[in-house]
Amino acid sequence: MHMTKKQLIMENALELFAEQGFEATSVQQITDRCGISKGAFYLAFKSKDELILALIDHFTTQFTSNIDYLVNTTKDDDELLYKFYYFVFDSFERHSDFAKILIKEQMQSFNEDFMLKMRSYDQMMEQTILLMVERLFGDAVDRTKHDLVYSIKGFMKMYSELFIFYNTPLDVDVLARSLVEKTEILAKHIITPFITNELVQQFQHGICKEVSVDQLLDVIERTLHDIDASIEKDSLELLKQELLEPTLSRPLVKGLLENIQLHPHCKWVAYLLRKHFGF
Amino acid sequence: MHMTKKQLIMENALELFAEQGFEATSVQQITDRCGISKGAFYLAFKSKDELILALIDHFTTQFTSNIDYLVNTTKDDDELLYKFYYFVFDSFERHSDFAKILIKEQMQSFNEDFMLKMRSYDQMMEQTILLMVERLFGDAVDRTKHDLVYSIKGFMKMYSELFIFYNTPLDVDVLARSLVEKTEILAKHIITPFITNELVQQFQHGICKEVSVDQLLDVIERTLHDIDASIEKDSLELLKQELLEPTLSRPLVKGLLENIQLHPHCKWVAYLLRKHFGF
DNA sequence: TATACTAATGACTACTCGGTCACTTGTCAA
DNA sequence: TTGACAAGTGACCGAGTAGTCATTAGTATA
Repeated sequence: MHMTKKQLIMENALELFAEQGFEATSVQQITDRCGISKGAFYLAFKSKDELILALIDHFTTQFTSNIDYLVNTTKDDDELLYKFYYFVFDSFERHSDFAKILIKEQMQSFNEDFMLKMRSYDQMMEQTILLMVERLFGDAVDRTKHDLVYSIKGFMKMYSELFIFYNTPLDVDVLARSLVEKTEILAKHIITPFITNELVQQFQHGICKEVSVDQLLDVIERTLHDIDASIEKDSLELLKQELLEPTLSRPLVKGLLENIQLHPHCKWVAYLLRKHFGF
Repeated sequence: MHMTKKQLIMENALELFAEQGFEATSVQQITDRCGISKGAFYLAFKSKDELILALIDHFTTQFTSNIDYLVNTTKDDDELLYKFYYFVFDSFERHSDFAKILIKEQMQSFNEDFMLKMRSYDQMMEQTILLMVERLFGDAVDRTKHDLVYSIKGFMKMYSELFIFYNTPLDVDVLARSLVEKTEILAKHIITPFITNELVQQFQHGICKEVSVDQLLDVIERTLHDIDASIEKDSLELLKQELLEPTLSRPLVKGLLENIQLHPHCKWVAYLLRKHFGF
């Protein structure tokens, strides 16, 4: 899919951005490192902004949909929290370059819609964690669940710094187990909430949460363009039809989703379709 | 003390940096906002880098020494944790502009020794929290105290985002109480540590922790230059003598420290001297 | 008022940056 | 071999930057 040039640029830019930051890295530096000319860069990306947007999109969609898939497919409640933490920190370790960029550029640095995009990804992640918390601890944490979510995010934030700042290899297994313990302790004992339901609604005020059908069709179209002819491509075509006018039964739709959701390029579209069809 | 011009620049630059980021803000913008010329800027600061360094120095020294003072002067253990959290988030709320800059520019954006400075401030903060944890929970948390410290820092990180991203006024009192509860719950129940003593030593490897006498004298000298003749100035002079050749008894030294540590310009030097003389 | 000195100015320099485009190179089918 | 078209090049442009310095304004002293 002539992605090679784009990928080459993205991989090299990722490292440079992680080292120096986005604004401190020039297009010249990127092209030098890739061994290509400046013109070639602008054949692949319309602008420098489009490049970092593509980078952020690529990693966050991958990460978010993977987590959601994990939570959805892990049937054993006893394992879930461990698997969640393990996957999170394993990802941070493997993609520490990207984690650095996220931390560095997480604010309204340049573009306004870039910020909105970041925020909506964060919301999706929070939603997934909330679903997990509700499933694991149920009504027992009804009043304190949002504080639990925030505590979990706090653990993630703090301990992920270890992977970013220190290059020491860390035992993700032990880390995950110790955080499972902390989380369960908090879930069992918290009485005093800070983040109430009203507060959450105040936060979400003004942030679009639902993905429109048009947006979904757009994502599907782009995904279809990216993948070769295969069972996944056919399944996605059928899902597109289903989206335009529903004809298939739920089990059939679910089966089509199963077909595509392990394909590397389909993870994001599968995540969005899962949410849309209510699986 | 002809600090007025410097302060004018620092206050306006703080807001611009918080809005747009350091690199995206030009010196021209700063001087325009201050209503001064570019030349006047360079009379106050040698470079743009020196400006942000001064900003970071000012706030972090203030914050660190204030926290340390709080922990040292609060005699009632039952109040300590609450007072700690309350002060932390109250500071974040009052200086949210600076908090934004810290988050945005917290990485090795430009200077290498800037990074080292940041890291050493972070270490000092961690040290203070550790002392607090040890004092409050003692041997009971001996194996898990570093995880407790990291959890506390995680809470601080996560909940402080609320002050930065959302402009809603938040009830710091309720927040502090709910975090006190979480912290005490964790302290009581954590069994599985992740951050062991060896790991901590691995992290601290290569980071200078002790402030040399020469550096201390330098800070004293600059502080003396900043403050007017007063009882504080005289006390600091005496402490300087004591540093060069010890003659006074411990109670006398402690008294001198008491004299200076509430003066706005002396908080940092008082913090360093407290640590040096072992109070 | 004249003098001396500091504070302040803004036009200016030297430079870097993102982005463009006329041009060259490589690769096909005819 | 030719021609057509896509892929790739890098000199160049305009905009904007940090930092400088000859000049001026303001002020206190003699």
